[in-house]
Amino acid sequence: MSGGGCSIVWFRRDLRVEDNPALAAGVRAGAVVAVFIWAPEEEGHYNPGRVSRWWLKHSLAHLDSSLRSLGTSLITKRSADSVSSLLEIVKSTGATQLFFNHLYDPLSLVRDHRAKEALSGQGIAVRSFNADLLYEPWEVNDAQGHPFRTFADFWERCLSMPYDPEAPLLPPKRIISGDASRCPSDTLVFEDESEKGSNELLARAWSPGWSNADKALTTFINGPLIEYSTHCRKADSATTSFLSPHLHFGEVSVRKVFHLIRIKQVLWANEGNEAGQESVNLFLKSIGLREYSRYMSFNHPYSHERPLLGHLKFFPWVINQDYFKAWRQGRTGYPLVDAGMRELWASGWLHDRIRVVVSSFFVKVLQLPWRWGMKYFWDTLLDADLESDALGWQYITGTLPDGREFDHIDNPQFEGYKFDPYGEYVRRWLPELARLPTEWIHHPWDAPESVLQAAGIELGSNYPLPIVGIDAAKVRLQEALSDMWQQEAASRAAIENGSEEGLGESTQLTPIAFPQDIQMEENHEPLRNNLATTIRRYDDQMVPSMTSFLRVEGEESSLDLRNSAETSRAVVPRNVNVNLEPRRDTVNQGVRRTVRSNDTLAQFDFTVGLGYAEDSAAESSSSSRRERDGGVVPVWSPPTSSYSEQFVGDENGIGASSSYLHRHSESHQLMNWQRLSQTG
DNA sequence: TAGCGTTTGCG
DNA sequence: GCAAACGCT
Repeated sequence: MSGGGCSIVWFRRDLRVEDNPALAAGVRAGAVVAVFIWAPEEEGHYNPGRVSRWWLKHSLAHLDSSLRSLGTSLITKRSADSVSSLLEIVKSTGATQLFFNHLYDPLSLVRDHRAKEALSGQGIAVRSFNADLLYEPWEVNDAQGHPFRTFADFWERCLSMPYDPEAPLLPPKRIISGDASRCPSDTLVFEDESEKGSNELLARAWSPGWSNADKALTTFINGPLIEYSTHCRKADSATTSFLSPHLHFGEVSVRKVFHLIRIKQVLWANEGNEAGQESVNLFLKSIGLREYSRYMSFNHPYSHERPLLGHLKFFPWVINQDYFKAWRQGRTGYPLVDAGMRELWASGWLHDRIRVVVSSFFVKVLQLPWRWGMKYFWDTLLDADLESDALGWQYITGTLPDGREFDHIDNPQFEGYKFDPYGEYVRRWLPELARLPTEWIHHPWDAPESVLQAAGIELGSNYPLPIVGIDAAKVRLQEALSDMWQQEAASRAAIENGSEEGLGESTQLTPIAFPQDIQMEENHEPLRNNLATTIRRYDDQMVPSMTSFLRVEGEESSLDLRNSAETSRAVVPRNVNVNLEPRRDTVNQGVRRTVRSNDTLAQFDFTVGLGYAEDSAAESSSSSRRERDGGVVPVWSPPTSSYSEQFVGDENGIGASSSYLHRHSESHQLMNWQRLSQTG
């Protein structure tokens, strides 16, 4: 290639110097300018919440100091549009190449494709790499070359691929710095004054940064890993790996995790260590779920906002702000649920099991729209991750082909005794119940008056009565589900009659808006008043703002935009209807939204991805190295006119779970994005 | 110890 | 709601 010019290494969610293929390629090619572009408006609703921004701030500082010790530094840019920033950086540095690592969420797929087009158009050589997955989504297919639909099949295939995931790369020994003298960094501001107090607490529990991630990995593998299978069923999170936020920001590579785990696996297999082997398999499964979440996101780019099984769009969600508020504040009257929500609120963390408990409760007992819950998780979790969270919520609502079914309600009382048999978890997060004996800790409403009195509890006053009874919830859920199937059948019949009304207005589906009027600050006041005396140590906790993006729009920003010349919202690809624009979002975000309410529809054209799959199959026998150097960015292309019809197919889902299929076999057809691109 | 009911866990 | 694992006779 060209001599002279340096290369740009564009860091995103790969904030590490070890096993970073894009960085390695840059170093191999000569001088490097390392950049990070902060463009939160580009991400619409899903721009990072307070705790995520806190993490990012520290992770970037850590990366910068690593790069400095290697001979260069991290150029940071505040931007409203990543692609134009890249073009400016190219201009000011005279770079001739761009390297970056793949991401698989829909926004990134579109943006990265745009970046590739724009820079290639300027004569820049653009190459991209796999740094986030064991295998690229398009590498893992069934015998017919189609993507898998169930996790079990997908993961089985991953574990028996004919070639291993790439071995991790060592960090570069030295980096020759490109000339960035005409490309000064912007100071990025990730927290405002009001957030600092809350953020200080995070630093006591967490250490962002790639070398800390590496330490956390080593500690986990040499310690808690062996007990992972026995302890992972307890709410007390002492034996989880705590790697998820590190993994989200790419501070540690899954391939490294995988290789180190494999070493233990072989060791324990040789020793005949049963518990160890079981733990390894279980932990690998959680890595597999992370892979699967990207796989699903790639194959079904709308899964973060649309159920994969189409019938769910007919579910009559309960729109009740008071329920939503009670759930967020941990005041539902179910101790395990409430303890979980308080932990999340205070610490940005929640054990996986408890995530399942609180989200099932949200969807099945309260019957609130799942995307509200997902958005709240997004804003409050330290390891908020669009693909994983979308997968989790889809699992809970029974819209994954092999997920849970919707119609079974888990009783938080029994789950309480399963995950927290001695009530320690509840007592830690709900001090008002601390003196209640274990016998009653997960169902205080059954406790005799004398017991409650002795424990200082007055139900309905200092701890709520159950917000909804489980039996009532079961009845209501059955009604809602039969309503859903009725609507679905009616819609299908209408379609078969050739009446276009089927999915349209006649089913009077009303979009469910995000509760944009909800101000978390305002809402947490009552709770604060209640708890100020009892839980003093959390009383400076702010609920991360659910509406920060709205305030970016309008009034004073909670994100600091002072350094941004362009405070206007990012220009997003116009045709991409992933509801990037807050305004559109708030009107148009319902699960029950009609298809036709989307005027323009996006098409992800995966022909390049598919073509690549062929390439890689051909290459895999001869050379697996070439695959890593792939250079493929999944291609997004504007909608074709015939497209919307096909889109209806995807609305209807990717095919039913086996049991749903049984009961409602006529109602589902297999339709996925690969197919669409082939037929379209 | 085969055969049965019961419990557990589920991506 | 079902399959595997468990434990009882």
